[in-house]
Amino acid sequence: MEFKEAKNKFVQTWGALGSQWGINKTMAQIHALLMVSNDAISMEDVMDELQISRGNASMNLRALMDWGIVFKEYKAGERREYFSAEKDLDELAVKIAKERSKREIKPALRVLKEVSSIETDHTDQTNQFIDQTKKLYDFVLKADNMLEKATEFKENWLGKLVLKIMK
Amino acid sequence: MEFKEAKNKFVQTWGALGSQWGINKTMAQIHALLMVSNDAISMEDVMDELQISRGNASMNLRALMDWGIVFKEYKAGERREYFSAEKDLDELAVKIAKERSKREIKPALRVLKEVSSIETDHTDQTNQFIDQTKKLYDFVLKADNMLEKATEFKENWLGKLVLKIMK
DNA sequence: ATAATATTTCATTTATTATTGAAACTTCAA
DNA sequence: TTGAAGTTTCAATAATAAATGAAATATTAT
Repeated sequence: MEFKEAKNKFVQTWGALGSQWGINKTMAQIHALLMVSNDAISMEDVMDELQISRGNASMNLRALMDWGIVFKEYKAGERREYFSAEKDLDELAVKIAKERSKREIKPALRVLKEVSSIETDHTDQTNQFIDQTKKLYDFVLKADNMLEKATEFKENWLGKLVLKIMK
Repeated sequence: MEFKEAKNKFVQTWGALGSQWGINKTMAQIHALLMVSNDAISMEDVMDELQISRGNASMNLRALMDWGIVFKEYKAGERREYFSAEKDLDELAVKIAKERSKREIKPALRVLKEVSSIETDHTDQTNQFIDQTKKLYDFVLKADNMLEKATEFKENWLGKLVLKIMK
């Protein structure tokens, strides 16, 4: 397998993975493309490599920038805009986690809190409902906090120790 | 807000969350419904509560059982099948993590390994590609392992300590 | 065996989501 | 200020994914 084939395979795979995780396919593919590119590339390049329309490229590049994992770059003397990706994987993971937390988990938490706070009418089904949604609230909150804490955690000695033990 | 409204809100929210995470909406809704039900409910009940067709209910219940987070129950003297959900949230998280790992992460890892192993032709772009995909492989592998280790981790003293420190 | 009840399957339909492409907009140089 | 080069927007269309429903299959009681 040579470079071009490998690159294509990588872009396809990363795209498929993205679409399974709530990020759309093209967005993930563009990101993949940028991740393995030496230097910033233009919208034209993206359209060309992925065989997609101008509008599609524009919208998904914008979305990636909104997520904070792709950046615009300006080249001196060039009108055209270039794009590059966050390549530090820890940084990338943190940004994705934060964004998903904000967009999905936080709103869900609000609902969980709300529905678990209804007045009980002392029937079994209501009690069970309140109990289970409270547990869910606690669980999701904890999971969400862990994601947030992941950065600091990775930098302290205890974290390093634990990671080592966990292999 | 009374029970019925709260329950509906919960089911809708959980369903929306599911669909953002690669689990289809109905599947997540059925799971939500079962999670807050006192005891096992029949397919008929599910169809009725969620206003969905028999086929849809059947297929998604099957999918939930394949994931190992919903179980069939038989009631003495009844021909009809009843269903109940895994309610222990730690257990649920582990099962979901394992399933997603198997279905999505492991295949992606295989591809990452493959494409990062191409022969270099000593050009910058190829070197950069190999370097970045290798890093990705390591990173994804580590993340995948952490998920796998989560269970054992939660049960040992060090894990408990760390969790406590992390609040 | 037969009929009654329950479940599964899958071709078709419906709903959802992503993509296109052309017009509108922006920016800058001449 | 005009126009060339580049980007964004969004209504229309295409592609994808999910849901339906009826026929086929399975299960059990009589």
